[in-house]
Amino acid sequence: MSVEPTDSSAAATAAPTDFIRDIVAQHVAENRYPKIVTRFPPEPNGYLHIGHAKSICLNFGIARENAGQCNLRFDDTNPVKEDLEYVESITADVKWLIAGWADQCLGFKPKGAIPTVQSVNGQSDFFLDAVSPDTPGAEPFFASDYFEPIYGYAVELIKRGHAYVCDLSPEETEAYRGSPDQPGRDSPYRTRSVVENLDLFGRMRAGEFPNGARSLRAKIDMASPNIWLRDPLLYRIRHASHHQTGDKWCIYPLYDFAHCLSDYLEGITHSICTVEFEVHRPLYDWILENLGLPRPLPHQYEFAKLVPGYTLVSKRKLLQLVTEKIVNGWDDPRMPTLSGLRRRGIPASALRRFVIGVGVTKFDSVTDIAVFDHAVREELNTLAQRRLAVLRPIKIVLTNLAPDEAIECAATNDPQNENPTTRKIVLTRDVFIESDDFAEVPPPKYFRLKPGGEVRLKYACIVKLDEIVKNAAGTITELRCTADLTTRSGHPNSDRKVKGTIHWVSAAQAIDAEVRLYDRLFTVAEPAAEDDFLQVVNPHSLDVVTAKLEPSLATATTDDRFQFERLGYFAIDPRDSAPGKLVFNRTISLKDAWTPKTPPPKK
RNA sequence: UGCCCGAUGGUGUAAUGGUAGCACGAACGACUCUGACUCGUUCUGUCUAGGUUCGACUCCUAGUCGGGCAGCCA
Repeated sequence: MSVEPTDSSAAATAAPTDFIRDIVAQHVAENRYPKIVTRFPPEPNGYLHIGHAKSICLNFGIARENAGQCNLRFDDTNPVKEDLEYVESITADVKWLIAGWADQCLGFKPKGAIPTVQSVNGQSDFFLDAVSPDTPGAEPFFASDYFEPIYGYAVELIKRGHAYVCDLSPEETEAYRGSPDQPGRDSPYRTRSVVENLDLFGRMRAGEFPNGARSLRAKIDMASPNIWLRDPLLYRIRHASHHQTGDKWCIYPLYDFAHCLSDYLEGITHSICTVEFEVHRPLYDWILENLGLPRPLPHQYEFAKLVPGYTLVSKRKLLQLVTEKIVNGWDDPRMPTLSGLRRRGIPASALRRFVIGVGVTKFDSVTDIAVFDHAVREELNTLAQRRLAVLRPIKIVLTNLAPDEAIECAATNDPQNENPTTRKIVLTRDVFIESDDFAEVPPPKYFRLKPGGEVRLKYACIVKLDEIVKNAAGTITELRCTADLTTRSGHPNSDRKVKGTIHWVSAAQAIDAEVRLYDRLFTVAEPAAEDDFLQVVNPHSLDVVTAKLEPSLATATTDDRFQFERLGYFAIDPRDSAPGKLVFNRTISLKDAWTPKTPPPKK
């Protein structure tokens, strides 16, 4: 069984529409670009989370719907915050999320390739084309690959009188910037000559000045109501080693300067980002428009980020959960990181179904986590093989079976399929059932096992509870029942109805496994709104039990997805499970529509 | 306070001047060898006030509320 089949789900294949796709569709209709090219541009300073999944699915989705391309590009312009560990995890997470869906759109570049000079309309121009990730040695794009051309563009801006070297300290720069309702003041260095700017900028690159001593700034308008147009910094001095370029550079471009140019160099047509960058868009356009570039310019479009309920989508806070050991690493199955969700057993297709389903707008919202749960269940319902497992066992003895008797039963693997397959399971005298499925004093409308009552053991037969056996301390040690073998599947009375059907495993054949039961990490829908989100961490987000499993589960692999019937969906923990020492994660429970009015009595 | 953006049921979204629809959720019911799935019924909405128009969720004006922006972060 494969976990990642080609996407057959309607929700995931139906072409979504939203305001950004509408714009793209119009551009396609106008033939504005030879090909639609988007990009996913993470900074390698943390792990990808469920919020990024929306951006990935939007960018790759637009590419695949338009026979276009989407480049994975690391926005690595700040060496002091970034790390190779993150470029590796991010690359793996992106590949996992789009596998079987948009791999054909993923743009990589040849190993070590940098933009090359080409001629466009007689004008010299830099460009770096993508290759398939399958190309030997192919790797993601890096903004750091463009440091040389970006430096060249800075020089060009200086020559055009649009940028200058400023000697103001960081503190002075801030003071000169003014405030939202107060215009800024011109830097005293604003009027330096082109010659002097060129000289100083060259010496910045040569390493003549310490960190913060000078910066390169765009010359725009210190009185602009948009803060980002008040002579924004383009380059800062940073004597720091970079994870990609080593010690080659001691000046690094800032996001605003590097991003639009990176987009241009890769031939991006639609640069899609979240709404906090909206106020930067005029600067994005200004830089590109003031360079006299020969090819069509990319444009930026913004959408609201995804914030699911009961989860945090802040790299900083997620990092805090990791460093303070609230969770066990970035890939803890309770984490909303892609690696955590993957480890928990969430199929990439379910994540896609979810993020595509919530749509794309500019409205800040919190998405009900039930929508996510529903997407996961819907996907897993068709993907998962059914198995029997008992999480919290209580023993029953079928008194009319001989101790060595073993009755073979056929259990359905995939009832969701048109032609389901079956496997053999064995009914023996001693059987484990779920302790929740027995009540000595049953609440109203309790369908399960109760004194004198009957219940069906799924795939086997109906049993009747005759006697409750307790030890001296009053604890129930076993339930003695009679099995009505004429009600076995395929036997004369198999269609006899009882109200309840429960799951079970043969005590003689059961294998033990550690099963980790997860609950939401936070107790409130909006943990980010709390003064201290650590105060609303759910103390019961993890519950570990030793479960009894049917023996076929002994050979489960990390790619398998199971539904333990009546309990939920489970998958092997890829990190901690080993043959002979199985560890399962509960990906998600089954929906529970019963919810008794009174809690079941403690046994 | 300056600029930018936004506002449709409990939640997320559609309707692009012409019947306010879909999904999640909730409630009830049917089915059931999974109290799941599936199916059926029901529930709840255009932020406010003006204006334009035969007609406004849609366009205009003002207001209210919410989000974003003053890192040499991205």
